[in-house]
Amino acid sequence: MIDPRVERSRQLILQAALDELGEVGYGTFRTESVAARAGVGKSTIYRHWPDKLALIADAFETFHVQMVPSTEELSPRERVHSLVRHVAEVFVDSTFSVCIPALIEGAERDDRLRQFHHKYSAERRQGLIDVIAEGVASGDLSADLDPELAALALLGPIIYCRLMSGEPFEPCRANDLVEIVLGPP
Amino acid sequence: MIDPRVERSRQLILQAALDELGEVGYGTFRTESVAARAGVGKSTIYRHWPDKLALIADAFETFHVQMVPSTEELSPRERVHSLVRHVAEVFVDSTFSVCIPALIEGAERDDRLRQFHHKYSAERRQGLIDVIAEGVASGDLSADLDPELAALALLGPIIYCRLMSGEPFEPCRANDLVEIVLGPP
DNA sequence: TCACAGCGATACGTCAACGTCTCGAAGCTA
DNA sequence: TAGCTTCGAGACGTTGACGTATCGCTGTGA
Repeated sequence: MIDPRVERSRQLILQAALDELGEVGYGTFRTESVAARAGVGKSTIYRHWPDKLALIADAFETFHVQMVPSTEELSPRERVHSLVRHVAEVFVDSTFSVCIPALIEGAERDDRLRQFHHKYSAERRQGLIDVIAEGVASGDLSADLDPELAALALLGPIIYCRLMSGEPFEPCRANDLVEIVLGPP
Repeated sequence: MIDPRVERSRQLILQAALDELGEVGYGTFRTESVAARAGVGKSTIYRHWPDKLALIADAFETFHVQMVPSTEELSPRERVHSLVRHVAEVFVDSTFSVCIPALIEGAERDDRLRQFHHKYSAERRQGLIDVIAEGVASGDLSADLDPELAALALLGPIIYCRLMSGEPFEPCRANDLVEIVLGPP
């Protein structure tokens, strides 16, 4: 029915686009490099995407699916710790982490990427806010805690380290960070 | 002795370069736009800087001088609050704030900018770390506090909001944030 | 006042990336 | 196997920005 060649080259190209984004960023992203990485003709790329930007946006969207963290049956405090640690680990050296600067960069320049970026970062943040709010509601966490502010204080350092200090936030510090923000158990 | 025309055009160009960086970012920075903004011939720019990147780096360095916050005779907790609030205010809409994405972007792409960026963000962070460490040493702040981690938890949210959520961190929330991180007074 | 250094404007050559197009080869479905 | 689709390769025209060079004008300092 459907020619498998189409899907095959699509996947190769999307993966190569992510690699390119991670390696050279948004500003220096070249369609021809993507073609070379994918072992594909440039024309094949333009056969599937109208232009460079559509490919970049598509690559981010395709990748994003893999970013959903799962939390099991733990205490609120443990769930927070698990989430924060997971995010910190992702930021050490995943494909996603490597592309973050490119995404931020692209979001500053293009509306579609900006909407995508803000929407998904809000979604991920909300997951953490909800867990904290539940902990506050159940009395497991201090009633004084503003869940949104606490979530910022937990996620902020990870972003800060990645973008401002050059060194990723060490996942092993997640526990201490959670303790500072949520207060001692 | 020295022709005042040189210094005058230098200042005009540096200011225009910052404006350009803030408005279009690093990737789309055009020397010709800078010339137009400054009301200056493009040749005048190349008379003073060897290339585009030297101008960008120079603009950042020149600007940076204005970023030193002053802290007076306050309690450690008040000094932390004052510093955090100051940073948050700067990030709402200063020239500097507007240029942050361009700086991050540039740092990913160019070594000179990267060193500049990491060096100065480390310096600013260290100022906060020192204040917290003093507070811990003097017993005004909890002995359990890791000053470096606390500083990250205070600065991180400001960067996070600016780069991930699209909305700047509201300076009026600085107080609540300090309370979460340092613990209640 | 006068020689000159710095200036703005602008034309110019260069280059890199974009996106289009063509073509023969190879893979796919029926 | 036959006909059609997709493919890789790469030539091509176009655009946009870089950085250079030229030139007459004007402000500067002696």
